[in-house]
Amino acid sequence: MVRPGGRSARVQASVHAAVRELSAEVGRDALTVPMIAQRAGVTPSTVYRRWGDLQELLSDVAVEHLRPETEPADHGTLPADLSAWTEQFLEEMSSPAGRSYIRDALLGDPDGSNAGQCSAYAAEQIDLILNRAHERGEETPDTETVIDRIVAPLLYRILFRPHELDAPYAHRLVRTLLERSAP
Amino acid sequence: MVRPGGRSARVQASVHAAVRELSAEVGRDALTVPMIAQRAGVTPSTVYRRWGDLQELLSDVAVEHLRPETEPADHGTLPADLSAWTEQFLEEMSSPAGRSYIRDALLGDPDGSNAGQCSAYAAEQIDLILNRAHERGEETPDTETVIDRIVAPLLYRILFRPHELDAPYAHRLVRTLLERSAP
DNA sequence: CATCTTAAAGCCAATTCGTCGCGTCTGGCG
DNA sequence: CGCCAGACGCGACGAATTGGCTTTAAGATG
Repeated sequence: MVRPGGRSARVQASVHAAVRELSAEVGRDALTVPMIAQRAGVTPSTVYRRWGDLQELLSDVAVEHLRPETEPADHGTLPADLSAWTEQFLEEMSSPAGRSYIRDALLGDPDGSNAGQCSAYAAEQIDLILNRAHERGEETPDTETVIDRIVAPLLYRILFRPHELDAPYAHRLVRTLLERSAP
Repeated sequence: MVRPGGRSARVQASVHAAVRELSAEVGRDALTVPMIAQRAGVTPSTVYRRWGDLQELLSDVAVEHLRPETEPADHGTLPADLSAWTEQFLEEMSSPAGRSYIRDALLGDPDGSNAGQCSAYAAEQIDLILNRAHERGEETPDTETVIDRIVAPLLYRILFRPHELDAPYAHRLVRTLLERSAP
């Protein structure tokens, strides 16, 4: 496995950095392993040995992009928090960049651990929002329900029907979830 | 473009057939473009020109596999029809073969048209079930709602959380959808 | 029905990519 | 401090991909 410090860590960091730089410069579709290796100052065989192929490498990098960098803002009520989070989630995920990160994360992932990580990120954020609401004394649905009713439909549309997706639709999901689960 | 008949169509058919045969013989992961081309009796450059790369070809073939071959059975009531269809859908899609078809369909699909096709297949089947129920005089949710409440959660779990998925969960989705939308 | 047009396929050479074996180096551990 | 397992660099080989040019045949036209 990857040793925690030293050379291995440096190689990993510089390869990831090379992927980010090059995908900004020449576009994600033009990336090749030799190109990335050269930019990272590493030989191609190192990349092949560590990651197997380009897709697994891109999957690793994509997961890092998909990690939320801040915790969800507190707007004082569950509907407000959930709406705001949903809106931000939609914005990040449905952009062309977001879609390709999701696809990369899913596709170069034989054992499903990267995809599971993405799902865990969303679940954490939702947990936070629901716990906050619970402490305020609000009635809340549980995390799984929020995932089924909001996250899953959004991602389904992002992946399978990119054209039928907008902010009003996302708000409708939040509204119908909350009006029935806590009437 | 692909000409409707004649040589182009023959090439397309024989390449698709070669993919199916070879993926059964040597396994999907061992497929290569030259190998497929040879089996299909064409030159590799033809495959590269028509499909771009192996992933796009596999994506095309995967969509054909995902096309439902029969229309949903009629069990006399909406809950029965929807339960049966959901069960079958889950079984087909969550099997290892189903999962890899879905992934292939998504993967080699820059413009999202193949993924859109898959979604359209499911929507057609659901439409059929709902229309039948409507003609019987049953109250029915609309197609989009069924997609959001059943198809999307199932696919989300198939793709992102393959371990937390079973038939009882699927039935729960159907039950909670129907008990609230048509009480 | 003969001819023309043109998309698509064939063919072959040049290039690039992916894999493998072996020697070297480095970080962690006794 | 010195061993050693794991990770990297190097180089070479085979396979895959790309590009330019020629040939074929589907479909249109008169």
